[in-house]
Amino acid sequence: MGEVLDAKLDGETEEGEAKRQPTRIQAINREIILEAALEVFATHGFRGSTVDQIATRAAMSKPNLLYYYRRKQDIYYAVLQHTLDDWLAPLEAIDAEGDPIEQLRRYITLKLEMSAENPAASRLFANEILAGAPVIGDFLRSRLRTLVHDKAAVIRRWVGEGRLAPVDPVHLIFLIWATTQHYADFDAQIRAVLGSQVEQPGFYEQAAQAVLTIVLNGIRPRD
Amino acid sequence: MGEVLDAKLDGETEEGEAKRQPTRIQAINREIILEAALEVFATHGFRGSTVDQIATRAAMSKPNLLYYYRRKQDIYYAVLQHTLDDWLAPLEAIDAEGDPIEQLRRYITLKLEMSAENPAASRLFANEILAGAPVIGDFLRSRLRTLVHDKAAVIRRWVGEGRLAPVDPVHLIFLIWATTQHYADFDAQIRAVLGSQVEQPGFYEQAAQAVLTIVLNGIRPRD
DNA sequence: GTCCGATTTGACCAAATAGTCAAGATTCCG
DNA sequence: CGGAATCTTGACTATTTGGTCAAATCGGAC
Repeated sequence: MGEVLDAKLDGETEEGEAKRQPTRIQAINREIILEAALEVFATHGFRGSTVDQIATRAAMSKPNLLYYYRRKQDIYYAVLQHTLDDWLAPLEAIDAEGDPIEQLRRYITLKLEMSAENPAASRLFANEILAGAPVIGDFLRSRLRTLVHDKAAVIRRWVGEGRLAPVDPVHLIFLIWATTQHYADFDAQIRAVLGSQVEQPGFYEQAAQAVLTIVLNGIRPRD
Repeated sequence: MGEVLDAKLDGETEEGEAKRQPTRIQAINREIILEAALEVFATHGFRGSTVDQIATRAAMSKPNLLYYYRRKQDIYYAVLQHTLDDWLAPLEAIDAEGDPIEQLRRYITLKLEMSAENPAASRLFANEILAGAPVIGDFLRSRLRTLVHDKAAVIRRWVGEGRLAPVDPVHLIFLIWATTQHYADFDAQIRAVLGSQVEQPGFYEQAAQAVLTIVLNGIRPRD
């Protein structure tokens, strides 16, 4: 393992063999499988998950599931692929020409919303990275790395212009990742500590409020 | 300290059967096993780890390892047990009578030091919680919950006295957990983004500096 | 309806894995 | 040293798991 994902996934296009148009049933079942697999991989990681678990969750026999994705690895790649781009979008959206505090408020808010709406995706990455990022390692070292350095440069400029308190931009980005993904990744812990409170409407707004208050005050330039 | 996990672990004491004094070899080998198991469980989680992996890492045959811990579960319990108390100590050490900013600076610093010194322990918990905290769930719902609520009350008082900016204490605690554990749990990602920079002396001090700056400024009362 | 490719699955296999056991090796203590 | 208790391991078993296959069923274009 440890490849750029693109190559593997749509890997049947090669070799002159005309790729068949996917049928309606294929589209539906692949979607069902990816959804089930996301949930399973997000909870137990690649090695801790079984094809049977995924098949059961997808309400499908194991051979049928393997008809759509021939190997456990293929499912894993597909799920990661399916989720990766979305994950970067908010960071990409930071606009160097915008107002620093406003841009970062927006970034944090978007990340928190993603954690709330798709916690499984966050946990999927968390598991992959805990395992040492064997599959997305190359992706992290190339695309993510470039993106982070680009946006860090933007933030560094803002700091230089006195529009943000002096702070290391990369560590600021890490801090934002940490705080926003925490609500998805450590959901079980948060539920253990807060109980039913987590279910109450407005819980996520309250969390967002707290994170935004602390982080934005933390980087607002002091007079 | 007595914890929830006790019951399962040293379960042979009961039944009048006198527990033998552990021999020197036992003490050494159990230590070796726990160290190896921590590393393996921290990387792949309980389900993703194999007894063989642990045995290999402990430079020991599998049956020999199973002579010391009869089941995979037993090793897992023992490793968690071995690490749990340490993990709570810093939060417990927050002193209601101290200076708020100073107490929180100390708490953050201690947590960051623990992440740097024993990242595997942090990842072990991360894996356990991602899996839904099947083993330490009761612990989280009892001891951790109580402790968090106690310390949240302390922080709430500080806020009430105007010694901290108005912020939800529980979310502040979560934010501190998130940011401090991030450097251990997401080490692979951080290395991917920063490369060899992570190895340079002073990297952790720099991280600590950034986190402390942002968080402490974020909660310092505004005039 | 008919037919052909697409879909589904029961039965199966080989490898991996948790755990057992009895016999041999080592350590400890007098 | 000598013997008992402790420790170690090769060989083994039962179960789980990833993956295959051929045969049965289904769906849709004509």
